[in-house]
Amino acid sequence: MENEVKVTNTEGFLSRMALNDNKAGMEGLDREKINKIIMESSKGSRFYENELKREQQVNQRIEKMMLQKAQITEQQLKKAQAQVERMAAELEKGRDLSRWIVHVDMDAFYAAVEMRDCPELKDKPMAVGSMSMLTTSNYHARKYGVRAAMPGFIAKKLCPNLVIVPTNFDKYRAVSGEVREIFADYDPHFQPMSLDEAYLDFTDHLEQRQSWPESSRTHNYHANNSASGKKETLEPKDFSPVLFEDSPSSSPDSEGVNTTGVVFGKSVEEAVREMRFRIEQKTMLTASAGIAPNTMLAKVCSDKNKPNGQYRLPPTREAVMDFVQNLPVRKVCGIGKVSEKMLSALGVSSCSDLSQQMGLLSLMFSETAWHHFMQVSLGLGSTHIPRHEERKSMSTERTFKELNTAEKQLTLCRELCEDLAADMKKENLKGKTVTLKLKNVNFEVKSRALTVPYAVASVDEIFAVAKDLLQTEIDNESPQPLRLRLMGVRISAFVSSDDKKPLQKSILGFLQPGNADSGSTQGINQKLEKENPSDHSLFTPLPARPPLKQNFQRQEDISVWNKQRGLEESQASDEPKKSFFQRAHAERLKIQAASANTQGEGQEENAADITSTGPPAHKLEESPTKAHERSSTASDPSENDHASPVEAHASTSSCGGKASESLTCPVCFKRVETSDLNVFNTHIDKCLYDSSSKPNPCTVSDSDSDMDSQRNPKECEVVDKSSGECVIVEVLASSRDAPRDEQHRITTDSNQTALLIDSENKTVTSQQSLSCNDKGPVLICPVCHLTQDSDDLIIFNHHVDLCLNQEVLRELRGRTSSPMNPPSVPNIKARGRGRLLTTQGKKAKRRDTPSSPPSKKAKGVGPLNTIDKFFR
DNA sequence: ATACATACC
DNA sequence: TACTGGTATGTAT
Repeated sequence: MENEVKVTNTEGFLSRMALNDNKAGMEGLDREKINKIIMESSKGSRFYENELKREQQVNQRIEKMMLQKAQITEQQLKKAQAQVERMAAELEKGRDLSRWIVHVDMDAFYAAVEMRDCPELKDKPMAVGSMSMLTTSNYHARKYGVRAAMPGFIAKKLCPNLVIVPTNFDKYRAVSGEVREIFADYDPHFQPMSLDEAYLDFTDHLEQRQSWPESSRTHNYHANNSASGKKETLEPKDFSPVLFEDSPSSSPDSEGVNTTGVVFGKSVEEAVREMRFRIEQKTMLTASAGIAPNTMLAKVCSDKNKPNGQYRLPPTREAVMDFVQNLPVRKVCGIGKVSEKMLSALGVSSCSDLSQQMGLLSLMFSETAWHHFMQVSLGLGSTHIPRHEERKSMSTERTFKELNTAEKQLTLCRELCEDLAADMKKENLKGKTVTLKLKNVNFEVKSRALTVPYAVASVDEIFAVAKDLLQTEIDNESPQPLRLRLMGVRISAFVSSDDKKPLQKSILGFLQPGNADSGSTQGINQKLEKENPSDHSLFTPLPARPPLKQNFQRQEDISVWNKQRGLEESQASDEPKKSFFQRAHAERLKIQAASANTQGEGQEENAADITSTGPPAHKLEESPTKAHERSSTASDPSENDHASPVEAHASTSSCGGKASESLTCPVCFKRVETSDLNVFNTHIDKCLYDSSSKPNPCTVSDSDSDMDSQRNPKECEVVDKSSGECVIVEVLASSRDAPRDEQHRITTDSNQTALLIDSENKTVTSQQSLSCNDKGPVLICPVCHLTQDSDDLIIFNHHVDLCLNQEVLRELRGRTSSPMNPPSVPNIKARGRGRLLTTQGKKAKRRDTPSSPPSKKAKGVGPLNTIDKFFR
């Protein structure tokens, strides 16, 4: 029975290792032979063993899926089928064929650039990358089965004459910039997907183009440069308008068209051809393009006539459906190796199979997955080019020869943090979640994450967290050492890209008088809400989470704080669920706490009782979350360096055009009847004037010193161009990196753990803040450290809030306007990236109400806008 | 929130 | 000798 699965391995090879001939330029290869070489090169390696393991995992998933399938009754299937059909009908109603979406893709980009710049490479099979990994290969090399993502040493076995050229990203970036300038002429809002690829919406351009004179559609030849002998040589006749359907103007040349000019027509195809022509003239590189009514189809189309070709799919339902029928599912963006295999096990390999099996698929796959399948089977996709979204994470990782001492690992970890911090700085980012990624010498990948209550950005801050995560892993493994081949550090959960005060938006949100949502910005509010759902409780007197998170530097602080406020059961339960962070520092914490907290724990319980018996009234009932702050997108430096950042500016008092009439003072909690921020600030100043507070002492101390830095051998390849052969040279990167290393050594041993120490001190103080004497509790503010006169907890909390907020309020006073972006449509991603998959374990809940669409869950993350429409 | 897997370039 | 690096997202827990 379980053998059924293995049938999917075509020739007995691991499907995940075998040649992927899905891409252009790989037709008619001797797959058998190529796979044999690949296998022979890999067999027995740790990499191979790991691939084997993963393959088996996938097979198990498939087996499970098959078991599930076997239990589906005829009736269930019928019912599912019916629902799928209803949904298809709904989706059909939303079909939009009115846009001209174009996907442009440079041909073998990196390789083409290198060939352009080194003519000797032109006739040779070559690839860009290293002996370890190739990023691109030229078409000549593809005939041997050499392709991107293949290690160079295997490629060499497939094609001993292969020339491997090291990557030169700066060059590719520069060329990419040139190409993007041309893209912008056709769609200023085009979306780059990588250096060599972009989606464009030609619709508007075409509308204008209809009234353009010939001169505007004429483009000159520059050099006789035809970058490569591809099939469409760019002769003037190839671009003659008469060759194309709706280009009426075969009219006499007018308006100064010089002899070497090429006139392009008014049709989409002509416009796209023109764009490609201009790209080639400007860069001596060719591009391919797909023209279709949506992004999903355009992407597939751009591959159809690659290289140096284009394909237009007519915007009719019939043409689309025909096109989709014969499309292998693997060609669709978002359906990768694993999905392909799983679908294949269900007898689905083309999109027509997809539509036929939709009922079954809806029972076997997750909602997200089968909705995507459904759309694909109907030829639906995103009909607009989504604005590039803000980045969600930033990371850096490195592969190296085995590292197996804690010292070296920690050193490397710090280096990664340095790199990451530098990158973060470039984009002015701060994030709350730090993730450490480890891959051992057996290629097993592990990730460990920790979210801290404040946003971090500096080397020391990031390293403080990453080091902890790493140390925990080292400790867990000991006495065995971790044997690593890769380490990476990632930051996510960004607070805001142009505003480093983590809770600025919450402050601003607070200042907005509560209620009245202007419809146009609802999505943004929802987004913020999702990002930081508890921010609106910021100034809520009691009980509440600590108001200003950046003033709490460790989770322990939060715990203590919550205990004081009698919340230990709900939020602060640090006992049952200790984080890595907490565990790792428990020891140190205990030592410090023991000396400072000799009275024992009784007081804390006591305090909790006090607070919980007398919950104070909330002065702020509804907490406005009107922080209309979305940072401008500085976006990915490499991919979007051209993108013009949107300036973030708007006034606190204007929200979607609506002006506020009054603001609530965060100090006295009274309404101030003004919408003038200056007036309001004056009021706050006055309120603050009386309150006593002093700066929070910040102890900086040193602990873990840096260890010996060590050089990782790096390899690089050098092409010996005179011989045309690739000479691989191993080079130690020591000379290049040495100075930087010295620097780093100096900086590391100073105060990398300042943050932790500081926060521990604060923790200790916090624990002191509720002490008892004979008369009852004495309240000490954990921020200003002053004993409070009153024993009224409401007043005490009020005071603490005040202390915590001083800094931000001071900051606020310096501002007359607050950051806020123009309302933007909260949009849906068109990208088909990693998603889908997974048979759904529990499918019972759906299907209850067959005709009504699965209510929420679509929540805007649906891959394609049509889904959004459907669930509206 | 965390861990892991899939996907894309 | 040698199998990447960066980002996003989906699923399970």
